[in-house]
Amino acid sequence: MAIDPLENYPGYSLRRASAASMARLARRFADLDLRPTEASVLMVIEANPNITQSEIGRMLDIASANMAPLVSRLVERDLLERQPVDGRSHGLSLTKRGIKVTENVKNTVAKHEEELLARLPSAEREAFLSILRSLWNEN
Amino acid sequence: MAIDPLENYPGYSLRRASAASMARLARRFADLDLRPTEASVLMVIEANPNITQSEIGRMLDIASANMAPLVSRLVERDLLERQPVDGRSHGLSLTKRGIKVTENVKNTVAKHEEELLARLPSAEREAFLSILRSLWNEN
DNA sequence: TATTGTTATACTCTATAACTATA
DNA sequence: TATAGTTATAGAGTATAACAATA
Repeated sequence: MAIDPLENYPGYSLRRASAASMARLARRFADLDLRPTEASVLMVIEANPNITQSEIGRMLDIASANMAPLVSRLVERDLLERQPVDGRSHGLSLTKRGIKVTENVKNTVAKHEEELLARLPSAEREAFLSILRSLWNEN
Repeated sequence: MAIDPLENYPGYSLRRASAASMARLARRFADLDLRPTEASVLMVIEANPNITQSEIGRMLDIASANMAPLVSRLVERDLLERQPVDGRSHGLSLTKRGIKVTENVKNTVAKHEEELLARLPSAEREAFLSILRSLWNEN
């Protein structure tokens, strides 16, 4: 058998674990015709009614140039609506359809995360999570 | 401040941690004019001279359709060469230039992984790594 | 001047389908 | 029949540059 020179690198393991997890999540969201990024935006808006595009972008680390078409698609699908807050910003909130869809999104995410948590030995769960979070914010 | 409804989800933390790590690695590889995926292929070939494209693909989880142009670019850049092993497969090995570049790749990866390891509390390091590895292989 | 939002564009990685040639 | 490799194509996420309107 061939040698995998990468399997002991934490960075590589991180990438593969993330890719595997995201692939499973994308499969789950396919039923809702949503991509993981769109689903995450819906959840943020539900938790923060009237939040603006740029605030969401900062929170989720999505560039404003990429937020524009993403939000437009969700508005076109009648999941979101825009309300002007000042001359240049719009507050985003869920439509009735958006509220229903976001309920499904949350259930889907909950199932996904449960499955993931079940794979973490309970003794190391908290340590694992806090390490992951500490790996976000470094440049 | 706005509420981030995702920050306590392990799957989301995994994604953000991986994205942050990959962004830093890509920045490091830019000097070598290589992308992370190309660099990983070079390392696999160095560890397994004469390995075939399909074996690399299975190891790194890269579809054969995507291996083709990736390997072709590396051959064109005189980093790899192909030697026929049978009528349909080619064994891949590093050229002289490829050997030199791969030395740089390994140094770059080593720096990157050191930086990452430094962020892991040494007591939890092993547990963290084994959890990540266990998250690869599930469907 | 800085910020919000937008358009256009390109790159990286991934995914699928269809095909040739070989085992 | 199954496998190796290729081509074409599309989707998803990300990145930069340039711009208009507003604060």
